[in-house]
Amino acid sequence: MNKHEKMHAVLKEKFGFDDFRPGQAEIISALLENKNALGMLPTGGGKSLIYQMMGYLRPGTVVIVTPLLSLMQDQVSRFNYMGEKSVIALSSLMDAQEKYSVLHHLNNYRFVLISPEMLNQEAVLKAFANININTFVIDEAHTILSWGPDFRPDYLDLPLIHEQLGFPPLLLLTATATKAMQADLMQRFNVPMEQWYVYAQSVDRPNIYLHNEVLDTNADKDDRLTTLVKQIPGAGIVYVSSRKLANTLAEQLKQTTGRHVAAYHGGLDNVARYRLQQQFMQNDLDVIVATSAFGMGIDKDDIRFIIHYHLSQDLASYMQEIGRAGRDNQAALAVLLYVPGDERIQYHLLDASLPTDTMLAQYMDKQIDAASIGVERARLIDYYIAKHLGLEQMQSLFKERRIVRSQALQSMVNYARQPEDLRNYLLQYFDDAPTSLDFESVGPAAFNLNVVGLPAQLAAKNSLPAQHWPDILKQLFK
DNA sequence: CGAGAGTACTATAAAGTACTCTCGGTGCATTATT
Repeated sequence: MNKHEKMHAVLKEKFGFDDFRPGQAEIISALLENKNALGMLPTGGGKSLIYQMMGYLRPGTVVIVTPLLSLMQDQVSRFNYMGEKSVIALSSLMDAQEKYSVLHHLNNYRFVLISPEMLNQEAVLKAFANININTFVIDEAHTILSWGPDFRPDYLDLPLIHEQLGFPPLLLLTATATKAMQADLMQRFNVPMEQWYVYAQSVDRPNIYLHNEVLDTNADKDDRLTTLVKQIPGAGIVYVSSRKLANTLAEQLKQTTGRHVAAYHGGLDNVARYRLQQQFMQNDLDVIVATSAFGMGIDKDDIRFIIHYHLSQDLASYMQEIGRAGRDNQAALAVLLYVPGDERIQYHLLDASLPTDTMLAQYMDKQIDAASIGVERARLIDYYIAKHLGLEQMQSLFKERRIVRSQALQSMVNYARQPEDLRNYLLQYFDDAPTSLDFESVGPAAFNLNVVGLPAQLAAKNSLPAQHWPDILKQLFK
């Protein structure tokens, strides 16, 4: 049996599929040729099947680095559902004894899920260095760039960890990365460029209609939001940048629209978060008003609309967030509501997450303690101290980071001010091939109103040519 | 930076003004206490 016959046999036997989805076979094939791979596939594009397949195509343990404990749990459940028992999530939820036992029998597992923080512990890393690693997978690999420098620094150590594990075959997976981000990711790993295989699908999601609106005041924005949530049927997410506002808006929308609305943010305990996700999945909730905490791992394919009440921190995040809509390939809406000045909250958040020069100097001089500069900031500084960075190096590092993030935010603001041609703007930002394919040009059938589930009073206009869509939406938005 | 809540002031009293204060995202892991 040659390589491709074997791949198809495993696909059929373990997953029950006859054909691969775009990119899957190419990436698996490259990994089997001992290349390292970067796979950029849209959310729901079947990324996890790639590393699942690898577990059955060659010996050794597939190690999957995952950013969230909840994602690990989901994966374990999914593995168990398909009858795979040789899988474990190694996390802080495990007690010390159990952890010890797992680390001493790592070879027994076909799949191990782990966070970068856990993997970066000395004893843990040693245990992994002693086993045969089938593939070293980094899921949501863009987090190396977005979270590494100022939020979860252990992400920055993944290239070093990869080296300490003896350069096992590497697989980076993400749904959203510009060309520059892809290059940045690959260059961080100590691997010759010719050993990389890149499969990057377009970030374009033609079934998601993009619409931006600039409003004068917050009151106008509230009105708009209410109208939209009232009128667009189906499940949706409203993104905001503050927990408090998420609570307030959820309450308001519940009363003004009569729909089932709830708030979701990092301030909720795990039980509440889990419950909300389940209710949303089962359509017991229509709309979630959320901060950026909501999204990763939300595996609901019929989300019809994403409304941004605030800006995302950059366009990559924005793409991630709107990309959660319309995974069933039915038409969906992404609406960005912008009041000039909205960016200030994002500027503040990025500013507040990084230590100032004085803070840095005083903390390193031990003139102030962790509590007075904030424990999060202190941990970040401690990380860089452990890497033997001096004061000035850190100051310039954070300065650079401020600049990079400000520029990324500025692109988000520029986008928010665009009245039209949004798709091409985004695609150009991602260095994607510009396309004429748009909501308007896909043809009416794809966006049949009944399929979209838009309001009944518009259903009569079902037969309108699709070019009239913007007008219809304008009316809807009045 | 600025929105929104809270407070003080004015002085027929009430409601308006001006001021101060507080708060604003994403999560891993771990430790020492009630």
